[in-house]
Amino acid sequence: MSNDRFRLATYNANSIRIRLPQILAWLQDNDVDVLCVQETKVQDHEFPAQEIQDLGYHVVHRGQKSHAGVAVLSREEPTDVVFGLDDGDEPDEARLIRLRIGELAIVNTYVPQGRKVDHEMFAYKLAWFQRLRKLFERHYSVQEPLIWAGDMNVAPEPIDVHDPKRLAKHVDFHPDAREAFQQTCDWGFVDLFRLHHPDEPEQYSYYDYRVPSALDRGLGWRVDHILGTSPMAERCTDAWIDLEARRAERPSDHTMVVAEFSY
DNA sequence: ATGGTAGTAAAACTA
Repeated sequence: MSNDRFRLATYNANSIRIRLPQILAWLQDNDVDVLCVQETKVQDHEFPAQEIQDLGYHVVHRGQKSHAGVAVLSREEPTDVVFGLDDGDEPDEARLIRLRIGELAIVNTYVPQGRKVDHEMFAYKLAWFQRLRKLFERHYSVQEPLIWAGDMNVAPEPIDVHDPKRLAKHVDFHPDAREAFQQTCDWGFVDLFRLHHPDEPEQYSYYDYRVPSALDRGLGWRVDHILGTSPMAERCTDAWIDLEARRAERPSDHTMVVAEFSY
């Protein structure tokens, strides 16, 4: 972190193997120091690390067969790399990486989606946010530079979905999911995109593949977030959702979200 | 209210 400018991004790749070419191209075009990736969908021995390293990025990852999987790509070599929740319950290692880049602590999460509100995975999702808050309490301070980034599977506010009334029973916009996410944020996080775009509607990071022409019709969700403790919020000069990248060939259903900091 | 597509992985399962 020797530059004055530091860029961190988050991206749900929906298969790192399928999306690798455009991830590499995007990194070359966007001067990003750290990229947090979710839904890599590969086991560790199949992770395409070499191509990423050839581009000058270090990479740490933890995956499983078919589903979930997380990775962090960084120009500077990370330290203190830990996978998963560590409270004795299901560690969910393919959903959480935490590490340090110099003085900056980073936690990358792929929060459980929850399937349906009446499914046991929805209760698991709500509990996951509580467990995550405890992890922050245990390992970090609100006064230290800390970033929490990832696919949170929660659109926090009505402005973050295209149809708040119709979607209130969806697992990503249910009041209980929003409350659980908020409780974890309340530990000491600022939503860095909203910080810079307080009233801007229709800024979405996810468009359902199953909805025809969802992007053109504006039928999106803002569920991918970069949050920071106040030391990072103070350093954050801008944040944006890269909708241009969403127009790439074979796009993921999610889009890169970027935050920029001055040091 | 349901189903739509993409990806994994080789028939359903997840999102």
